[in-house]
Amino acid sequence: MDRRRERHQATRSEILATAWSLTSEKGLTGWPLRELAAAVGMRAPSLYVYFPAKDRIYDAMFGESYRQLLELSSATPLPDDPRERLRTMAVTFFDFAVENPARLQLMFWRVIPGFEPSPDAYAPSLQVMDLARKAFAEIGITDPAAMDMWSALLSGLISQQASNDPGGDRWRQLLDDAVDMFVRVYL
Amino acid sequence: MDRRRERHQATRSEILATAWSLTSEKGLTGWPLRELAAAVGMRAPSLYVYFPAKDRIYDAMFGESYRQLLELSSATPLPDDPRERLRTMAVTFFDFAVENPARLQLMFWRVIPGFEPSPDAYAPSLQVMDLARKAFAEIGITDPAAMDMWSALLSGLISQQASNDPGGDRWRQLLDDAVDMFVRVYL
DNA sequence: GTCTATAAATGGATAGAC
DNA sequence: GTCTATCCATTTATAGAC
Repeated sequence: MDRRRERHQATRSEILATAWSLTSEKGLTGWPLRELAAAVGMRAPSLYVYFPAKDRIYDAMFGESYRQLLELSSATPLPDDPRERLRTMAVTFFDFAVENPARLQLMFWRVIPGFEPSPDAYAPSLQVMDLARKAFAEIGITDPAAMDMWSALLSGLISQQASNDPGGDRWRQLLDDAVDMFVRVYL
Repeated sequence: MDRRRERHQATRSEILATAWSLTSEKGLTGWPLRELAAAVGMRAPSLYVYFPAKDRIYDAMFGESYRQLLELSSATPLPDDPRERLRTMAVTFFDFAVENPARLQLMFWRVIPGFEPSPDAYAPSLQVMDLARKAFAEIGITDPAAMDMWSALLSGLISQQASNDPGGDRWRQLLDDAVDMFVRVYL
């Protein structure tokens, strides 16, 4: 009955949580199915009861990541003052992105050879974009070029932080200056 | 004698050139040694005469990339006018970086699991940094924070272009605006 | 649902003849 | 220097018993 289905979902979640844990330790492609299975307390073939292939696990992780970001974005109150709003958006996104470098690679870079997210997993990422667009529109920024510049600036700070000073705050310290610089031109 | 050495070096170069070609087609980790060997016209074991292990091939490619960038940087005349100088630096670096996405991953991201460049291969990258620092100092920019902001801005534009509009110019178009924005604050 | 056993493929690297 | 043959390890995935 539904009991079985619930149990199935619970195990699926446990597998995903364990996959995230392994990914944090050893990178996105750093663990074979055997190891994931062992960490959950099963053998590799049993995983196939829950996921038909390894890249479906990545797909689920991809969707989960964007749902996390969507939830974070929705839950973060945005100040009305334009500059303060941009500061809040920048810090929120920056900290989320840098928090988990492997997740960053999964979400924004194309690091897993051959992996393409399914439309289903991709959907929440579109919602995130839409939310950002609206947050910008409300402070009067609708120029696509401005949004492209914003995305470049933020993604640059994030990627520099993640790859050249992981765990530090060398580029995070520049967030306010970056917002000020952006505001001067585009607001 | 030296004839042999010369021949050896020539074959080594040919292997590297072929590795670059395969990398452009199939990505950094998208070709096995067998395939590289076949493309050069040999069998896999023969490669070991020229490189002791696969990651030594990556190492040579890494060093080669930075030597290319170093040569490009040295060969590009920099205008005295600060804004024009920054424009030139931005365009030169941007075009070099976007030209070959796989090379971009090799040089700036940590995409190959376990690969660390040797000190020897790493050396030219330090020279590149030093050259940039001098080019900035000559126009009066010595603040490390300014250089960090510059690197973030440029790397952000590059990575957005490479991953969200490969082959296009959506972010390249913003280069001048980015330079202007930077100049307003840091010059 | 979980297991053992194993297929099937991949891919780096070595031995030793020529 | 190049080859054939092969090793060896890895890893995804399947078959079929329990």
